[in-house]
Amino acid sequence: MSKNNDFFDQVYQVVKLIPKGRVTSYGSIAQYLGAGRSARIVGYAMNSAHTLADVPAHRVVNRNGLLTGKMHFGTPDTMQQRLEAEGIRIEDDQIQNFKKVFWDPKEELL
DNA sequence: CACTTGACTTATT
DNA sequence: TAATAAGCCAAGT
Repeated sequence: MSKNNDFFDQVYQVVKLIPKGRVTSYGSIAQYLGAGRSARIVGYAMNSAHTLADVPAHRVVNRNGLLTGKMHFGTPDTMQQRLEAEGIRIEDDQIQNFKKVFWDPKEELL
């Protein structure tokens, strides 16, 4: 039997818990899981997660609030459209009011 | 089995 | 303030 709790699976669980209309960053998830600077792995997990409908990968952006992974969706505009559909305002692939919509698992899930 | 690439972040120059 | 280096781990070649 393989590992029941892969790092990827834990990432998925946290991403699933992101409230609608909020976003978080790869690094915050990594730190919440105790991975420290393994933020890249979170991004890589998202790459594998895009096949899972349960994982709202569009709610995960980089620390600048920039939609770095938009190109990995069906179309480069899918991510922005989904975020805007949840009330998040985006301009030039940059989340506006990022500080308010930011959802930090270390603070919220504490 | 070794090297390269990648949805990142922090520190240093 | 901007550019470069390093650290992280997994998957693909």
